Amino acid sequence: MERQQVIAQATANYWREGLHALSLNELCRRVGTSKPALYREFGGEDGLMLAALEHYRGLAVVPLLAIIASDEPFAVVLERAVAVMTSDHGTPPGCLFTKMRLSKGRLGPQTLGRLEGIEAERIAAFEAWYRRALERGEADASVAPELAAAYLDKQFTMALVSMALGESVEQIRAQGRLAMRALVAR
Amino acid sequence: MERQQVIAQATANYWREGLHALSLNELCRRVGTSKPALYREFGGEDGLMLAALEHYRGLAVVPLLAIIASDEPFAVVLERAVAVMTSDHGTPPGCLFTKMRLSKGRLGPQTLGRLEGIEAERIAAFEAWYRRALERGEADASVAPELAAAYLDKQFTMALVSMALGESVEQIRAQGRLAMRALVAR
DNA sequence: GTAATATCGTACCGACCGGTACTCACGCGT
DNA sequence: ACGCGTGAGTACCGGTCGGTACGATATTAC
Repeated sequence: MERQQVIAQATANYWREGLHALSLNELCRRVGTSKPALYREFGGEDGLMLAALEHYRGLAVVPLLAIIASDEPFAVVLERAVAVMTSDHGTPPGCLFTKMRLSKGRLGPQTLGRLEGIEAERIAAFEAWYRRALERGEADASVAPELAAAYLDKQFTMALVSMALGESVEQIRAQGRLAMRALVAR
Repeated sequence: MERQQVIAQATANYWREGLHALSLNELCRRVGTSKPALYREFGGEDGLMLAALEHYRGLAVVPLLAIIASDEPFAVVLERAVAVMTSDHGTPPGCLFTKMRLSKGRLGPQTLGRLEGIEAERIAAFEAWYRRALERGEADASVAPELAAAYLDKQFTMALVSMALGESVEQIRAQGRLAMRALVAR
């Protein structure tokens, strides 16, 4: 079993079942590797979760950041971001990153550190996006970019949590549109 | 150890630490009761969580519903609800109800059933509140009451999750106000 | 006083946890 | 053919889990 395959399998399992619903033993069983092999390769549960998080970042976080980086109008990109997050990509519903954020207390130090790095990266991207929208007059100038960034982060997170809880896509999108009302220029 | 004390202690512990951070063994240790006693009284983990949820409902959910039921202007009540949820009551930050909702998959059948009952009760209260606001012209008529109710529920939930994650109260309130912009009449 | 009964927690059950010592099969240099 | 280093997994470690059998103790009935 190759390292990349193990990471991909582990990521998919964590994503689908949740981080703490899966013991290391059970994960080894599913991935088809042995526990000592996993320890040699990743150094333990923390290392494996770190690898899974990094893998997930490439799968889901980076694409979102790419959408955010678009030069199209703010409202258009907003709508697209919501649509993409609530659409089915053949992956498990919800978001591994979000699951991790909601259980920070139980992550290993490496995973936690990387998680916070990715959070910062996300917030920074949201903030830059909002600043660009402000310059173009497409966003509400009475909302500070820092606040807008945190707000966007939170609303997207909520949408993904709702996806994981199995709510209706249309319901989630409608709520997303409501939440975004606060930010577009009027 | 009296039943009510055990319930109160269990509720506080679940609230503070999270439902699944605490094993039944550990909980017995902290509450100062024996495991067989707990089984005799509650029938197991599910029964105990059910009792804790019911207790919590009286502590936190019912008071929120009382605020919601006020006849004061929509925007005033809205602001008060956000303020109350983000203020310190000497209780642990966050919300046991919310914690349960985010880990429905790992609850026993009794707890799950009651949880969904309370969810429905909450949503119904939000919807009734919004309908009253609509009648008075204080809320945005372009938003269907069902949607508004689900949205309010979600935004309040998010605020409580943020509280549990230790974010700044001011930050959370500012974001709450942003979210509420979508609903007030303009 | 004593026997029957109700009550309560000790001490145990098998399963599984995260983590690792150690065996053993294999490939290579000689 | 053989000794040897290496890398991979079996099989174990102590501990904890959720759950309960059963013995010790308190209470009641007579």
